[in-house]
Amino acid sequence: MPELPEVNSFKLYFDKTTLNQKIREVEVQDDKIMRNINGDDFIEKLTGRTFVNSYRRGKYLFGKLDDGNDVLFHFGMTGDIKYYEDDMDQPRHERFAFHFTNGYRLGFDCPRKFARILYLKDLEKYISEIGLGEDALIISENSFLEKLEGRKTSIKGFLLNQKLLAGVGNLYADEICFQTRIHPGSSISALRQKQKKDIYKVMQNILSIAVNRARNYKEEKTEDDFFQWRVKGQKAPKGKGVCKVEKIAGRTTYYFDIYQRLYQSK
DNA sequence: TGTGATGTTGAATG
DNA sequence: GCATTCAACATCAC
Repeated sequence: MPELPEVNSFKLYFDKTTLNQKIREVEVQDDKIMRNINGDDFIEKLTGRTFVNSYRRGKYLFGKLDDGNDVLFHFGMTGDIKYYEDDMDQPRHERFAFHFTNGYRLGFDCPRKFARILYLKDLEKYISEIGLGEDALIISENSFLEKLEGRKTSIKGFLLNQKLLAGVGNLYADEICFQTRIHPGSSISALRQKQKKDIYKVMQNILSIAVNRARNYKEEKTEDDFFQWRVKGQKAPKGKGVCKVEKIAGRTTYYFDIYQRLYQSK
């Protein structure tokens, strides 16, 4: 489900509901999403602990425990968190839940189990091991341009690569290409410096608007102006082309032909 | 009923 | 070694 803005809203939600609350009990229904720890060990490590801080980088959310260890929450495609009290509010595909001493719980919901939970003794080491790029909202223009340097892949492929830039997913990548009027399949080496700067500016603008709305993804989908144009066959602004659907960089990609110009290197 | 979906990874390929 | 592509993961909705 979530890209950078949605994970950011998860962070706000996590901070509001979970920080500084003692975990009385941990319930694990399915530890399949736990990658470096099993359910029993997870229960043992987390029971009695308290999350004291959190850190988001791209689509990764880290919860800092009072014993210095971290828990990584990566939401995959369908991950979600819910704070609730009654059994009847339990999410349908809850995989684990923290029960706090105040009687409330934080449940981790994930139908498709693409989410990943890791228990980390050294957060910095983990980030460097997986080579996670700088957060797309924090990266400087210079650093962004540096990452583009010498790269031959498509602009969409670049935006989606979490090692180069963390946080942009399939939908926002399409939105950035749409707003810059650049065909997502354009090769980076064919873009002029001005266009590269434009991509940076538009990316930050889109992400900060989405973050400031501080909504969750479901609401955003119906109320947001973003992504509404992603409808196959729809006419482009000013009638300059039609919305096409194509696999680019391995993902289903929407774009307007003609309206979004394709830049190819010779 | 088959198909594809907001993400990542590891194997395969160039 | 590096860059890129693709299948696989599991479930649901259309």
